[in-house]
Amino acid sequence: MRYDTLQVLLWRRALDPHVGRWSLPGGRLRPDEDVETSIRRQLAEKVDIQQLTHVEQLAVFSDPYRVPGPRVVATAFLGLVPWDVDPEVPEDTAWHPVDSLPRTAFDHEAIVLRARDRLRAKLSYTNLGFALAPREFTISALSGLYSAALGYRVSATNLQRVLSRRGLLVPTGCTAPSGKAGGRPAALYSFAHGDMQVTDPFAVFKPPSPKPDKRSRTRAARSDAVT
Amino acid sequence: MRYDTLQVLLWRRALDPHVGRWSLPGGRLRPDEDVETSIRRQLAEKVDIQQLTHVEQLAVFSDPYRVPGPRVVATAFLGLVPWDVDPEVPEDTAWHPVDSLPRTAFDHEAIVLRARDRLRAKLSYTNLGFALAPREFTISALSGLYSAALGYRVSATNLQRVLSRRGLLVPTGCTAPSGKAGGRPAALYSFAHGDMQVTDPFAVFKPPSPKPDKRSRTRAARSDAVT
DNA sequence: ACAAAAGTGTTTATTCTACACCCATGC
DNA sequence: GCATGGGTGTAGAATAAACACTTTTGT
Repeated sequence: MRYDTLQVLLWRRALDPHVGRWSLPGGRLRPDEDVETSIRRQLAEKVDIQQLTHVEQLAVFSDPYRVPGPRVVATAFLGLVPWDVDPEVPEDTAWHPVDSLPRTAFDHEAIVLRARDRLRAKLSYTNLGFALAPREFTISALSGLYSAALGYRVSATNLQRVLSRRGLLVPTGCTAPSGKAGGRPAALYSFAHGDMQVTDPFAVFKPPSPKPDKRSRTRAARSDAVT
Repeated sequence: MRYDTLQVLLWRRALDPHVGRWSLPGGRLRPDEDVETSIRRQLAEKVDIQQLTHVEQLAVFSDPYRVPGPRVVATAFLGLVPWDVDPEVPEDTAWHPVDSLPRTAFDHEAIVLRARDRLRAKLSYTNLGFALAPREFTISALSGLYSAALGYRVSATNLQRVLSRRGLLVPTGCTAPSGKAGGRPAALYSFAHGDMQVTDPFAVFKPPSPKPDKRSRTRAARSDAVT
């Protein structure tokens, strides 16, 4: 994901089924690793990405005819890197805007779109923004980031308030230099946590609030739930 | 799921790895079916459940040592039946409360707990209650159902209002007879839809609301997203 | 008439949006 | 000083929790 639009890293297939089309990085599961270990290994090997800030299971794609030949069951993942990192990627890979994908191999377009939708949903009720943001950022940069990811404008004013109220933003005390056109220098913030947490656990039917010990259970509940 | 507590259908293993322990129904994926077709077939074959009102992927469990011997990758599902159906189940299967499971085989307890948490979360921001409720029901019965599923009391008064405001409840016009102790007869309701829909799409950062055509995208977005 | 259960009205609290206004900087 | 962007104050809307009150039944 980079700049002003959600992007996905694809690589151009050199082998015969669907030569030349773009496909998601991945590969076979080894007998001694679980699926998450596997996808992290695949990414580290095939494309140079160590900066993964978030990885989560998306869904299993298992249509018998999703690839030519014997059926292959795929476990799809959503993996995120901060928008400001531009990892060295091999020759045959490139970032593509998820809203205008090139010709993809197999069912990979459907997978990408599922991942996009999952990301957009989670941005609204988790702190998942941390995975896309640099370590330090201005509110307006963050607003641009959310706007790009969600596909519609998110007001910096309200973003600040909502994320602050939820205790997700920590002011660093520093400020960014103002641009050449002037303007007040922007304060720099970081996200308070580096792992995903659910910030809006229950839309309705909240468990009885007085008890403070219930809160942890609540949090755990949706966090698992919405995997 | 039955009566006043969430229940899960387990069957007692007759074969050697973990003989006598309780395990989730399931089995091998055939080469000509996808995972959802497979789980529906397994359930139809092994235990007599045709009344599944909702089925969704939960997660892949793939730890190399989750079962003895060669590694088996499992795709876990959440499947729901209305609380008022009591399907004919074979001798070696039984319903167990999810909050006090018997000794389970392999990692099946973890799977059940994940499913429970997913269900609880989705009850709060989707219409998933339809999958647990009978075709017609009173508000207080529904309240009992939500209370049992969520594990804490849900007020019938507010449940009525929230679900009505969201357009999920349809009054049937009929009323249920009042109990022997008297009391006003309760009105009967049904759920408006028989498929899962997200009713509280975005917690924050709502897309610009005026445009009516955006709503469908919004809805689709989270519905996919939170699968 | 009275108890019991269902349903409605009303108040309050919380949370987000919208928009006006103030602040700090470069030119 | 003034344009430019950043930040805050405040009012309004929406939603839901809590609780009192009314309605409809059986005995």
